[in-house]
Amino acid sequence: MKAPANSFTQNAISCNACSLRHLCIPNGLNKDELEELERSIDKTVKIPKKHELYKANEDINGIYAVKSGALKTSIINSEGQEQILEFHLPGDLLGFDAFATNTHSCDAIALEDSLLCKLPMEVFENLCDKLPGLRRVMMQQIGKEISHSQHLLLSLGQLPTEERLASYLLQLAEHFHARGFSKSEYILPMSRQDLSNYLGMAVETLSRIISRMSNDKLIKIEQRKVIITDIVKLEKLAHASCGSA
Amino acid sequence: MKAPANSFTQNAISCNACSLRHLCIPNGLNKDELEELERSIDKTVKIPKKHELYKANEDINGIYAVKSGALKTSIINSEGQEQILEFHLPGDLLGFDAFATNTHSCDAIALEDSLLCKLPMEVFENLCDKLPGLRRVMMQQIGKEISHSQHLLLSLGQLPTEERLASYLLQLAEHFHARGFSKSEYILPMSRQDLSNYLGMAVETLSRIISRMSNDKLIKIEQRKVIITDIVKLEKLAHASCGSA
DNA sequence: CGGGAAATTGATGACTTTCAAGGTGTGTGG
DNA sequence: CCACACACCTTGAAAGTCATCAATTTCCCG
Repeated sequence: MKAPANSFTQNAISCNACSLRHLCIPNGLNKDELEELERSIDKTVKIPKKHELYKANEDINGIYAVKSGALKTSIINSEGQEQILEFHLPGDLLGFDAFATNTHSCDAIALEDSLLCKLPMEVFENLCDKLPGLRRVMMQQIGKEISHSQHLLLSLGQLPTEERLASYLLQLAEHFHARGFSKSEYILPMSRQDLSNYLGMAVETLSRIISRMSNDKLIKIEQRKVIITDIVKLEKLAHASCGSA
Repeated sequence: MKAPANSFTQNAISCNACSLRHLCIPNGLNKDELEELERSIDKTVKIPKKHELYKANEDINGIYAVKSGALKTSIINSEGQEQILEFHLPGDLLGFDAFATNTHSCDAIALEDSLLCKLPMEVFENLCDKLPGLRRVMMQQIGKEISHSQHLLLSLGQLPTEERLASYLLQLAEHFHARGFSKSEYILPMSRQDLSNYLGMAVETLSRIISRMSNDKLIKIEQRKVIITDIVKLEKLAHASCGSA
């Protein structure tokens, strides 16, 4: 059996050689700190599509960095209704929802076969005492997640569906651009179902908005491949809630 | 000019004598820690109605505990649209949104004349190094806020307006009950405008839902006074998204 | 007591969901 | 390699929810 072309079976490489180095924990660390970190990381965590990395109410096991693939974190209420909180793409960190309580507050599930690095909790705590850089990374990460929730709340609470999608498509474009990819073309990491859930609308509504944007030549879309063809109009759409001007 | 009857002009008392002691920072501290804390607290912060305690992008100044009154935290986008993130009532802590970055991520505004205790940032940081109890309080608080956002996201993203209100009214009832008040009767700390914003709906929609609940005898409401008259039905409403049973 | 803000109510229409059907793509087993 | 089954996505029609506009009414503050 030959290895598939994707990275699900790729071998572990050093943090230094990792293309996600500057997005990941190492970015906040100096050379010595990095060496110490590297000795403690498990680089072989594999989560197949639809499987869970952790569940709500589980004790925290460690924190994770996404190397390839994609995951979602979500909460589910007593009626079984799900709300996706965040999508986690390569270079993103994961697991900080348990940071304050040592217990996860949401589920983390792989959207596709995913490969992660794991920093076990005991190690993380020890290293935190020793490495100021790591504490800083941790703080930044918590800050990012808080800020992310706040923006999503504004989006769900105040924006009509079309604007919610427009602004999220732009956000994703920025995300990929910041990682060295095209700023106008990317592959959606999630299904329509998951995207519509995240944006608080029905799948059909999402599908219709996509079709309309496509007709209006703001974007081209084939399956999960998105091309932003008129970023100016898309931005206008993303911000246009009040009058004419 | 004689002093008004409300607590806006009340004098500072010791943490030990404070009726909110067990909800506040002291709850996580032992006797020595508490003494140390008490020496550092400014108990005289007054914020008049509609005035701000802090604004987004300001450096953090300290953390606060609400003694009387009520505040809201909210973010505002480039179009001037506001989303209220949380209401802060007596016994609640405030200011942790800046914890990770040292910069506030939202505005905090008084809904009525409010009285707060302030723990200045330098002191807080010093004390954190010395007092494990304080670190614990801080962590709990961050965990609470994360969890709060997550539940609000689920509410805004997945629930119809009526269920959003029903579950928030119950949440408030629990809140007050946990603080020694009636579990079925309380005063709403915010205007209809603010409540509707928080719940992601139009004021008129909120008003109609309130009227309907009132007609259906789930609640009685006069101005801001809420009496839950049929908690069973209200709970059913709060959770009823799927079928019959 | 008067003016203005806040809250309620009604009528209307836009937006969104739901239900249903059909199409497209993917993966598995023959 | 093809075919079939299934999941995913799109589209249409109809119904329902919710927002907006407008008009009162009520409450609150000076």
